[in-house]
Amino acid sequence: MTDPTPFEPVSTELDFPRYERRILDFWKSARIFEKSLTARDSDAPQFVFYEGPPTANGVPHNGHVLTRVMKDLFPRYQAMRGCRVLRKGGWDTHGLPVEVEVEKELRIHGKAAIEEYGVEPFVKRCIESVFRYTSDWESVTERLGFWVSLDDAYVTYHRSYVESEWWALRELFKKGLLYQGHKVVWWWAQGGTALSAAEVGLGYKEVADPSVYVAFPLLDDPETALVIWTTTPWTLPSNGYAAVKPGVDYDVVSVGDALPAKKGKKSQKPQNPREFSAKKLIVASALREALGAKIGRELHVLETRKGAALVGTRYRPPFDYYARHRDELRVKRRDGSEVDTWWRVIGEEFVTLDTGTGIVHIAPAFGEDDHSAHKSQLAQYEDPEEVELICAIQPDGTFTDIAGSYAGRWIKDCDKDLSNELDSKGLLLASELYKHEYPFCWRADDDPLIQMARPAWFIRTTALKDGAIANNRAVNWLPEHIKEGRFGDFLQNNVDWALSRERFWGTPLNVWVCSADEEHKHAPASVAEIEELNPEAFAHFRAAKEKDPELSDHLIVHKPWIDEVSFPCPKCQAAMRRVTEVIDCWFDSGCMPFAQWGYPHQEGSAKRFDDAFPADFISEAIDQTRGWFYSLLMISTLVFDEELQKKMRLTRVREYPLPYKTCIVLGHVCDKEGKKESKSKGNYTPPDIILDRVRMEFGVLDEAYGETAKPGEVLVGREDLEGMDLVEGVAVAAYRLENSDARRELRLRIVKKLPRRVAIVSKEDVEALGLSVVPTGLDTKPVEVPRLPAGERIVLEDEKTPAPGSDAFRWFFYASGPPWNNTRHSLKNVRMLQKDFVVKLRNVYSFFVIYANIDGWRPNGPNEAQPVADRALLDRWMSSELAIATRDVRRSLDEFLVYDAASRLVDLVDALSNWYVRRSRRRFYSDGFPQDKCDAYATLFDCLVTISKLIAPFVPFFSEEMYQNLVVRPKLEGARESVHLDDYPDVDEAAIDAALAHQMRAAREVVSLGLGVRTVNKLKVRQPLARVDVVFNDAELAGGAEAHVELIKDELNVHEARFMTGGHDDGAVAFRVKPNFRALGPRLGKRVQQCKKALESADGNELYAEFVADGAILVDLGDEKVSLSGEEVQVVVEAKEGFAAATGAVGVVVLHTTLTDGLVDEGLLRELLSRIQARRKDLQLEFTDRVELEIEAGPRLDAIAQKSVDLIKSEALATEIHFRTPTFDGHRSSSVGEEAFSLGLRLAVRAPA
RNA sequence: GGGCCAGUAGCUCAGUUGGUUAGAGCGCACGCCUGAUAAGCGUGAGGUCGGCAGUUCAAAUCUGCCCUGGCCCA
Repeated sequence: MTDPTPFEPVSTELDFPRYERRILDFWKSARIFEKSLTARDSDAPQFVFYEGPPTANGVPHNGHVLTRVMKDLFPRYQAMRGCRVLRKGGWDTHGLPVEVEVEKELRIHGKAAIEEYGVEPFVKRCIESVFRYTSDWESVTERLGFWVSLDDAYVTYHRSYVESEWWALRELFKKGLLYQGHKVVWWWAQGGTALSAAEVGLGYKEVADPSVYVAFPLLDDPETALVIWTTTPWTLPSNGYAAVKPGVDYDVVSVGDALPAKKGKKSQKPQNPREFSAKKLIVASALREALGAKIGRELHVLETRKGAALVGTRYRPPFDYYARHRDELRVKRRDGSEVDTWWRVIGEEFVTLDTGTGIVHIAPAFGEDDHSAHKSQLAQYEDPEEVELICAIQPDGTFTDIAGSYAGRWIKDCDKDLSNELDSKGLLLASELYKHEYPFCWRADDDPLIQMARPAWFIRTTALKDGAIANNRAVNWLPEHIKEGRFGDFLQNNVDWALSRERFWGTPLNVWVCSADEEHKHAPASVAEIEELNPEAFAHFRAAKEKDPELSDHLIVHKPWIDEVSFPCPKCQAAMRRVTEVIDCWFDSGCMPFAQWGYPHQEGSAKRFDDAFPADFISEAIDQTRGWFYSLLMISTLVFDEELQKKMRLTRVREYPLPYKTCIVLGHVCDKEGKKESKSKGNYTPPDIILDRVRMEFGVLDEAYGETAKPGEVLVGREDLEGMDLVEGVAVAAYRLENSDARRELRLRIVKKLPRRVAIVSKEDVEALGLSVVPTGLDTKPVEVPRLPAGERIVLEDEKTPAPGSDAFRWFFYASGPPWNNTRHSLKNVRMLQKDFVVKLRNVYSFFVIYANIDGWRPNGPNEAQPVADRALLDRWMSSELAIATRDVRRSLDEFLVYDAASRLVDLVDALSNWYVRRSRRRFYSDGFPQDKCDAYATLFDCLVTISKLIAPFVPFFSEEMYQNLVVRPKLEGARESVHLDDYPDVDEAAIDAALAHQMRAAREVVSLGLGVRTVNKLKVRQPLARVDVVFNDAELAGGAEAHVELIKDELNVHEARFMTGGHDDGAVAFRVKPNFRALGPRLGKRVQQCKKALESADGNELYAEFVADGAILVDLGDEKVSLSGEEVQVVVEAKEGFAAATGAVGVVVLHTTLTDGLVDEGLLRELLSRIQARRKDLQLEFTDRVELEIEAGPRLDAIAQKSVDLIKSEALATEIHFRTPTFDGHRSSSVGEEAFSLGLRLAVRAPA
């Protein structure tokens, strides 16, 4: 037995989340994703996608949705195109953010506190923390339809992953690319730890620091001194150089008399009483006057020199703790020359003339510029390692023993004494308090951070800079400007990668150092390798495991256990100890191309890696430029050089680029004002609002700004209301999240100033729902709301409008603009785009299903269509549009241009809905199966089936719904179990008819212009007119239009349509000749404007006549006559004023508006039919119900109706028409124009259900 | 402070190598249609193309400076 209807009816309710859940169930139970992984033969081409691992220690937000949606699109597309596509998931699990999160939980902070708490339990907590939100991630991932294998996801803390990294590091170690140096970090001295940039950003506050102007006397001329300015006197004992800007002028000045005290400042201290040891000072010319004012002296210029001329000058440092010991220290440069190691002037471009003196005190151990200046000096030396850094400060923030009386004292406490000492030596020129922003520890906000050089391990990335740049050049960056812009720039300015971190939860650096000789180092690449050197190396971990069997096996390669691992030095047999550091977690993620397979240690990993390297495509947000995009590219460049590729027997020596061919750089998701979504501001739309239900949770208030809520009312801020896409006065359901049964209906009211995520609720409603008020009141931050006690939170939900769902969310990101632009995200915007595409498509789909079911039409049934070439023009046009769109969408997706592809699909659906279906509707209304109807069904059906496949990568849910109903249900030939196992549509080249597309566009414009004429002249479309004349600019179009004459007549409701070009002149049109600037500009230059004026002032019709006669136009430019060829001018027709006509790009459309009696009669009949149909609708009749009619009208209308009984019967599905005074229930009296009439209508025969 | 990106209609965005009436969709107004009907169609109003200078016969488009927002880095 066959189904009663060919297709499942399409629900009229738009509840996408509900339908999508059904599809999710289907995918799950039928294991469609798993099948998609094995659907292609093993010799099919592979499309390689790398998952950039997210850190799962927070709930996913809209930015993550964007990334996942983009990552899903191309694998789906490529799989349908016939590729094998692996989709291995991954998790990023290490790093400072994880440790910070755990520190917060434990309410501890700093290295010492962690050690006190115990590294072992701390690390265990880190593991826990990392997967706390995994289920949130998994459910969002699934809900979005992001297909990725989470079961065998790679995890960066896993042993095999870590061992892969060790292997890579060992390769670098062997190549001499791993070395020890110093890195300047923001250092929290009290806590003994470095802070991440994000943490530093949290702790800025304004403070007043001592700022001092200090003289550095020249060694060879102590009467003359350089003047420097600093706000950190405590760094002066560690001074190494003085830096000038080579290109700017410096003045040598003599110090004159004290300046007179400024007027109006009575309490001014006597002008600088200090004695200066120097009589002459050196200062940047631009800052000389400012310096004079600061030190209160007249300064007379003696000479002026370029900064470059000062370079090399030696000076006496302000404190001689080091100079005392190392006065004679000199160092050899690579160019053979010798130079003083310290206390000389160097040239640096970073020196600015904004503040200070234009001469910068450089303490290489403190400050990043300082350190890099030092490094560029080192780079010139034969043996840079020989030079020991000057640093008078210990990691705990106190002076070292070398600093005499300051030894052991907290640096900031010494600022004053240091200044005094300088003053007494005559070196302090001025001092004052200086207000500026300075970072403090965000947890202990009395502790200032200091910039300090710490010992660190580096990767010598600069050695392979050229390789990295070559790799980058070969990458297909989207948008392109990243290549030479942000990323290329970063690579050009590449500095060595500071790899190590003095932390606990990370991949341990696999360098072991010999206890007998520091020069002996060893970098084992695996646990097994270490055990070969010492079978008992991991005894400590094994014992711990025995004690606690729950202990994760992966922790064998982690702190603190790994720090116990020792083995004999391969060179001298003394015991080796591991260095204490862990490594930057960006190194983790950058190793994923090979580490995800455990390469090269794991069995089978060689083939897997070889197969899937490099990636065809990756995509992450723009902030990954210096993160993952960099670490992936740099590590591959460093590790996989040609030699290693050969050694590891990769099947072919890779060409550029490595390790990804295309990278889509995503913009950020912003709120509707274009501001970045942030948790603390609360200006984000939680993904659930789009995916699941339109609801938000609020902290409960009882009163604010003197506003209280009446019972049945709830007060919220404007932004929250807009966030739910609601307007004031609407009722929402209010309930508690954990007790959603107890509900109240509350009306929304806006309180403008109310912050986000708090709501004012009346006493009665608070009681009824068992709520209590948040004690923090208006200070409740959005980010705190979910953490409030259950009773202090209320959910407001718009139950009437279902959420847009997953397809809509996905579509929003594909269709709202190119993915590299920032998107303005909101529920409203998502709904807008949904309506524009999926809902429109669904309407067409629904239209088709309704009629196919009425007629019992089946795609594989008996009512066969003709070949496309023989079908009606409209069908051929639509088939052509479909083929063109298929071609364009494929092309765009092949080039990773999502937005282009999405825009193309929008156009296609628009063409199908707003033109094909609109024009074809009547063809489906006819009885039986005339050939034309069969053709129409087949055309529409083909379009829908093809579209269901075209849209599969974009909106996988709705695509599946259509496919299941249109393809699977009727058991169409070639049907697969799921659209996602089917092939992406091929381009039907034969169907493409470019000329037809062009003509149809013109025809549509003609119609549009004609309707415009009707509107302007207040001529209803219902009123037939005698004729339309279309004067085309282009003769070819005029010829082509004949094919569309019926369409144009019908749309414009005219009896006749005439198409003509140029020569025609019935008085309604005029000609205008315009210069073709593109052609004339280069030839005439300036005179093109004169030419324009000449053509404007001439009579267009005469010019045209001249053009027709001579094929050219002679223009008088005053001094000269110029002949313009057909190429150089453009002739257009325009409507003359006073005619019912409109001008457009195709030409002019003229309507003949004279109404004859016959035309008026026709109009009346159409009017009557319209009223009858309106009655049918009022009575909510089915499309196929038959009715009985009663009509009573004045003589004219009566005559018309009598004459058209058959027409009325067929149009209105009437079985009988009674011309009598209506008697049926609900009959109406009305009038059309001047014709009064009464109408009765009742159901005669109910259509079969 | 430096680098990169963006700024076009009320909103979301197009706008080809500079070429002369700056486009689309949504929203709005008016109207149409009524057998896709909590749909569909048409017309219209709305823009000193962020600002100021410059190059050019011609600038939304090229150059410089500035303003606003975003990101990265100091």
